[in-house]
Amino acid sequence: MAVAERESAPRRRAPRVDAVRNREAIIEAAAEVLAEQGTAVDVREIARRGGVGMGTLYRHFPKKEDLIHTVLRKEFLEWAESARQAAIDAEDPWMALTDFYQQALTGCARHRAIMENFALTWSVPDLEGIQQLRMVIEELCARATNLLRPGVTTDDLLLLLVSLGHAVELTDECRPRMWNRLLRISLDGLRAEHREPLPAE
Amino acid sequence: MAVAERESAPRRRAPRVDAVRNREAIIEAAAEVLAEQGTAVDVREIARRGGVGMGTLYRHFPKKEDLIHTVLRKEFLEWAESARQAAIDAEDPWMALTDFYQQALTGCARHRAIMENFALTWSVPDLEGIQQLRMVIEELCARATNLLRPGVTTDDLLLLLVSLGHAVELTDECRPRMWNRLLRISLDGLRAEHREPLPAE
Amino acid sequence: MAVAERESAPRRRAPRVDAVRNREAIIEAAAEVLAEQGTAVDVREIARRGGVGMGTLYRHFPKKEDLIHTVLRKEFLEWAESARQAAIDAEDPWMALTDFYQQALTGCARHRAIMENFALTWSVPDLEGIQQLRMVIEELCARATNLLRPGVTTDDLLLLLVSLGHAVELTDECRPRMWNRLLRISLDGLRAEHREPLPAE
Amino acid sequence: MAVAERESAPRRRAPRVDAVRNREAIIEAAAEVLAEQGTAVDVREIARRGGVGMGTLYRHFPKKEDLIHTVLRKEFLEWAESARQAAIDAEDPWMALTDFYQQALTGCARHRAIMENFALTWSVPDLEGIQQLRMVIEELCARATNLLRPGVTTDDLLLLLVSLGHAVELTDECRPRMWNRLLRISLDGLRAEHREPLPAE
DNA sequence: AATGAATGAGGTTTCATTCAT
DNA sequence: AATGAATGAAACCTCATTCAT
Repeated sequence: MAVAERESAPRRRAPRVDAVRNREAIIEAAAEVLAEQGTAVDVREIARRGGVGMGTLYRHFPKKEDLIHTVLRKEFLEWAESARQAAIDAEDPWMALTDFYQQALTGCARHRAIMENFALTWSVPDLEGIQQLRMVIEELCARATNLLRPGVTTDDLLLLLVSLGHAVELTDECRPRMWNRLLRISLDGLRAEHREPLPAE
Repeated sequence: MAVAERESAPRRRAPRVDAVRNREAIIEAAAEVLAEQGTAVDVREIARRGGVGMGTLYRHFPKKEDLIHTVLRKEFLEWAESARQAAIDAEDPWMALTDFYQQALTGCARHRAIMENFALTWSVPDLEGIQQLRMVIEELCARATNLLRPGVTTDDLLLLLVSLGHAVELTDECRPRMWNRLLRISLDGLRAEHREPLPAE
Repeated sequence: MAVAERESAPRRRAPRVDAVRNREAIIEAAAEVLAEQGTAVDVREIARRGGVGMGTLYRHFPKKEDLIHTVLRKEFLEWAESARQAAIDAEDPWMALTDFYQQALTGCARHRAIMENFALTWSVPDLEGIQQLRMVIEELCARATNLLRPGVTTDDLLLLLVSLGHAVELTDECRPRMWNRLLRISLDGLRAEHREPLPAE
Repeated sequence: MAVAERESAPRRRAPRVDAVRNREAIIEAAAEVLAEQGTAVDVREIARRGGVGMGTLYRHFPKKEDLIHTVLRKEFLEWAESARQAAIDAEDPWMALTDFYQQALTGCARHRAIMENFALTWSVPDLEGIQQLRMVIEELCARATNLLRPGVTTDDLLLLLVSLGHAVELTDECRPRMWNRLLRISLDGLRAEHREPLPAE
């Protein structure tokens, strides 16, 4: 046992098995509740669903905001990663771009919370998750550079994603496939055959 | 109309003037506050700025939601009208489309509240203001029918508007002209030269 | 009634009868509870005893601290006034001094809260109630000037009062008359026959 | 003693050394914190500063109150002892009395916690530390018997000490030498030249 | 024996809505 | 019809104490 401990955590006393479990339970519960009710939830509801006391919740996340941010970041990261994977799996560059948006927007449909975090993109641009996302898009840009109309920037593609994400959110319940049309339109507008310069900022 | 009213209730003690003035004051105050702080405002703040008591406010709007909806609808209507006017003033059909979006999105930048209401577009499609907006877009569609790629619907154009509206909302403060690029891209994607069919819903 | 209103409050709409009643009820309840349990009370208990809702309490006193201060100041003022009256009623100057302390200290015995406020004497010397108290003592000093040992200041007498007040607080329950002895000793030490100068500060 | 322990429990796995060290660390930390923030501290703060876990703290002191009492008693004893020493070192009886109060009150200025414990004097008169203090005062009384006004009791002198202690506490920060004047006044009131009997309890 | 995570009652405060004046 | 005081159910957060590791 001592050996095991030394191996797994050479400095800290113990990994606190139940603490970890609780933390996960809280995050999971919060994710559920946030998806259902948005950020205006009662923390007690989260604690109840997570099967922990208020104190436990507040030990892990001293402010409600901390908890929410943690959940959002986690979901956001997972989401960004799945979109990145879709891009990597694609064969040709334009397909990569298309699949990336497809996957990302499909994710938006499922996790309402993602968009709440995504909205922070522009106000807090160095947010951890955003950076990763931006890197993926940069890669996509580079791969598809000859297929994209001149002057298109990473930020353009990122904003397009946020923008479409919102459309997804609104239409997902009543007309779940509608956003694909908008995506197609926007991507076509990005093709290299459009040679007119984009307006400067 | 005023005459009719006087005739039907000739002996009402107090004139309606106060009531009307109060109602307007409340709506105006609410519009201000909503624009500044979103829907999570304290109702008192609205009453205070409107110069009326809580009771008066609640006489006119039994629920906070009622007040908010009223304000949003009013702003929404004005906004839709200004966009329609921009479209009418334009000379050629494509310009009309462009100016319409320009005007509408500029309005989004100014009235944050509009978007909150706009988001209801799809869940409550027979909302008064939406209908008007849809009619404008239908006209634009008809005028530009030969310039638009085949299969584009009114709903597509409406959703595009909502989608871009969100982008405007997010970038207005830090990069206020960025959304113009996205608009250009999307509109280009709508041009008739793109002949591939849009995905069915 | 209208006349009365105009006289007493020419500008404000109405004296809000029940508001006044509630305010008093809250203060009275708070006074009771503070006397019993000290400042560590639950505000809910105060609201309950006052027969008002939480909101009412917080309308009148936005912070718990506000309520407590209000109560303490009120009691303090009444207390100071009763001591002043005792001094006025006395015939000769030394008797006035004696009776003042007697009355003041008897008050300390009854209202524990007074001392909590009194303790602020030195940290917040321009507290309303203190000023009045200081004035009374100054008068007493002036009247008894030939009977007091040279160099005794108002602050000396004030600090003596606080000091003895604490003794009263401690002994009131188990040995309720004990503090009179200490008072006698201290007052004798203040007599003019002691001519040695007091240590400078 | 160590031998006795080893004999009676020869195979205890861990030596008591840790436990003792922890206990001391807790007490020391608590003393620090109490001096700084009064009794309203969070127990965690104490545990943290003492470098021990909550469980350890609660093993030694099952209730927060227990810990506080322990600390206060310890400080109180040290304080009483230093005052006693001052009295012993003095040459004549009146000087002994004076020096005793001087030393004791100077101690009050430094350890706020002392007064909190001292306040228990009358409600828990057989508190260990008080007994010692009372004995010192009794001795002082005996030595100065001819110099003290008739009828002065040990309790009078003790209450005087508590009373002045409170004055010290209040004035120490803003007017640190002020209490000396009060002490002089009170001691002069204790002189034998005042022959009027003190009021009976 | 030691650790610190977990507990949950209880604290202060806010705010949509009602109601006496 | 207007006023704004009253209401009280939550909301967020703290902390003395217990308990699994």
